Amino acid sequence: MKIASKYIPENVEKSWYQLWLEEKAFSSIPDDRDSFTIVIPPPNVTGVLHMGHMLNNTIQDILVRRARMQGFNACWVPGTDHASIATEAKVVHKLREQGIKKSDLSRDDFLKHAWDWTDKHGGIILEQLQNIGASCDWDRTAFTMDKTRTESVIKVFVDLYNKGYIYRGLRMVHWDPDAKTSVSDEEVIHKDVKAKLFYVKYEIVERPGEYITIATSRPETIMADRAIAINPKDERYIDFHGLNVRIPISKEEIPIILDDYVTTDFGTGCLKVTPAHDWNDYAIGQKHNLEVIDILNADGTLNKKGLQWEGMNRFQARRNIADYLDKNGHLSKIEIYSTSIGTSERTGAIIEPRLSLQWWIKMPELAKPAIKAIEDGEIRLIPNKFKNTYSHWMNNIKDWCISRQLWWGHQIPVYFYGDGEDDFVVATDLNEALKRAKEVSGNSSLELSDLKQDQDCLDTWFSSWIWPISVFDGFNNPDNKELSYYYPTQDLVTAPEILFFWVARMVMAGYEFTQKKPFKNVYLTGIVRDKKGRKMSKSLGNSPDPLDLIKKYGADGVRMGMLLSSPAGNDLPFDEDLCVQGRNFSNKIWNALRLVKGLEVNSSLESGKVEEWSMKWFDEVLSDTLILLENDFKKYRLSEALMKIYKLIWNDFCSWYLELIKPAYGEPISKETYDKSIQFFDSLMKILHPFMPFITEEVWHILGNYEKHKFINDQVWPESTTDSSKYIQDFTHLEELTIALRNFRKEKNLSFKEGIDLRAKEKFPSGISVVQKLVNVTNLGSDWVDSGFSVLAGTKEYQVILSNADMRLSAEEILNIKRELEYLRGFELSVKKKLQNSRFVDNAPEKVVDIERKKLSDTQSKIAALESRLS
RNA sequence: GGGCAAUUAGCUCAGUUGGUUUAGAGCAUCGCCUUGACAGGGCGGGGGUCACAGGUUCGAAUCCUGUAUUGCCCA
Repeated sequence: MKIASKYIPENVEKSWYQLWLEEKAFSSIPDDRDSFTIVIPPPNVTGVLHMGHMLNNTIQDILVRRARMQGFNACWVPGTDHASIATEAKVVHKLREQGIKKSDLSRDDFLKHAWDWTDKHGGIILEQLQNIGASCDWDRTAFTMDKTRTESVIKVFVDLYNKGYIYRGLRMVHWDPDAKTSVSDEEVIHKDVKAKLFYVKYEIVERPGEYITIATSRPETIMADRAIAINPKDERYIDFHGLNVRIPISKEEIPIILDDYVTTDFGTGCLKVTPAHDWNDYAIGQKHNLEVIDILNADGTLNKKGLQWEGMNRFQARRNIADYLDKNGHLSKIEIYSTSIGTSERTGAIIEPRLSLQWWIKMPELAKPAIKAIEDGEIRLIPNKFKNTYSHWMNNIKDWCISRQLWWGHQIPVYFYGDGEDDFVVATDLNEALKRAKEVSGNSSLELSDLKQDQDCLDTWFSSWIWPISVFDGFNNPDNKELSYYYPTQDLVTAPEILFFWVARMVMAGYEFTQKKPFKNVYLTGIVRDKKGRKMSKSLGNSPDPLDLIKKYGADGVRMGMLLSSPAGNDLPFDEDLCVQGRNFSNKIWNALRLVKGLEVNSSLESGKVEEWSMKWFDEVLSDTLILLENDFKKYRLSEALMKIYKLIWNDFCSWYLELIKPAYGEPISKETYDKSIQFFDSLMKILHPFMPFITEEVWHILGNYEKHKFINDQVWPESTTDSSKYIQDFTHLEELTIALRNFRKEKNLSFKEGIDLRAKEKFPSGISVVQKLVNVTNLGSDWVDSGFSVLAGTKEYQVILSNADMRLSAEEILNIKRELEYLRGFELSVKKKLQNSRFVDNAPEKVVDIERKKLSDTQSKIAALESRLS
């Protein structure tokens, strides 16, 4: 059989994935096996694959593929979300390029454009996931705005409203002036910045010519000031209690008020109070009954209350008004100080506090079972350290603002039948709404056209928080067969950034709507960073395109590269070199395959001693690794599991096992050894398969000559066949002796072809034939002679007899031996001291003392051996 | 400002209730090798005061206290 000398992933990956699709290799339908379910964290429908997705989905794929091999009915549900703000922003931008303003369009027209956009760009990311090998059940692909999911969202809203969890309220919200919508607390990113602090003088009305100076970072809101606040205890200002000041720009008079909130050591200790434009000022305003004057439009420009600055954006107005104040002698100085500002997670715009009427969900009640679930370990967070963060957030949870002033999303199912603020009903559709409206209003002549649906739509997370339930249609058909089979799901794999946004809310939704947890384990991945430690992002341009990497190294190579350095919860400093390692590994496997498949089998041949020994040894190593892997998987230590498999294949299998069973050039191999080797190789491919699905499929097929439509992922995960470690233990010494003899060859410049005459001081270890083969020992003897070269392997001494060799040690060798002796004597002394210490011998466990005794005797025999070499 | 975590070889990380040599792995590095599966390779080396300073203990990378640095979360 001819096999290409280099492994070229491109040639095999595409065709295997195609075949998997055709054969529906990943489809799942409920049966009598146990289920293993993962729902994908839905990426944005118009998004493209980045390194974060690559990592996240590779991990999910590993878990799913392994579960499949363990006999579970594994189901990985793919899908996308509609990304309200991001998608709407993209559509608005595109329309603007065509000269169309959103405000010129009707809601329906706009939505048509949005759907066109979604249909055109949507779903690309799912196809890209196929390139990385994701084994999703594609027939189950869901979208947060498809029919089933939309109906679910509306039902959930109505249900929560009826239960009293949803209310409408006037509150200060985070306003994104670019997207012209409110955003939730979690969507605000705080950034530390250097900002200007303006010191502005206000004239005292009662004492013309006398001024009080306040410090503010926002002079542009000055016309909305309703008071100047000072701390009642601040002695500097006791004189001003009860007086009024004049706003420098409008000449309006406002009072000086007293409030403990004001800190005396920031700025001047005087605070201008602008209830409409600051959270704290709003609170002070409420307390002191101050008017709320809003000077900003939705887009962040000043409205007509902004006097001559009307229409100017807030940053320009800030500079302008500062200049104006300066020119008129009201600005005493400008200071630079450090502060933090909120920016929008979606658009990056600086967030404005804004008072508005929004829809809210009361969270504290919903949070209770979700807090308990994590605390009791009912749901596991991996790594555990996130438990604290989670609990802390959940115990201080705030109400969730779920309305967005956008069109792209689920329109809020609230229908107004009158002009009053409370003249509304909540219903799943218009007809239902009319019925309810008639009842509530007592007005039976109401018609459909009298109803006006709330224009806002719901936060995207309001559809994702029910995702594990809605993908199985659990709201339209509660208790359906699929839901009861696949739900609760098994694992969730996501980034810690969305622990609150999404994970916590799914837990709450799970308990609220199904009385069950939505998943058992949450694996939180790290963030993919570049070499400089920066987060990979499109805006920085520091993220490689995963598809380019796949072209260069193969999907398997990139998967391995990512996995090698990403323990749960740790950031992943990504380096392309990691993929090189993955690619090289593929090539190594490929060449091992070439060797094995190139062997000539002779069925009348018996296996030799070395082969017998090697097979037993490798059987133990493999069994041992399988047990260790079990533990790694249980703890989700995927990097470590992969590293163990890597070393098992490269070191144990290729470097030792294959070298041992490899017949001399041109010689055949026994059938028994050949079959056993194929069987080992087969097992190795199976345990590697979840990590590197493509090459393992290919190699496995070639090894076993399997039919095309039979897949490795449907095979049974190998089990350990022995718990003995006899050969593993023997191997340790054989390895030491092999290395010692290889070094000896090197020192004496002895070519491999020249056989070695080896003598043992005591007796040769079992399996010595292994060493014979690896270092070409042609004669084993037991007579200890004076003229042999001493070779130390571990604590045991051997001799090599060389005829006509110069027996004298070189100066370098002497130096090395002396150095070694010095170290060993020091070590001997420290162990001796330990053993002479009665407190150690009396207190330490016997086992530990025994170990120390063995250390001492081992060291002493080494010293003796080295000393004999010198003499 | 409050809370949480981390700091081990050049890099990325293990080190599982304190006890297996004076701490391990992979990559990188250095030497030698155009050997018949593989130079995307083989063989063999070198490399660490476990951030720092104290303390507990017969014994500390591991436990405690403090300091420094970094990261994350919250306001």
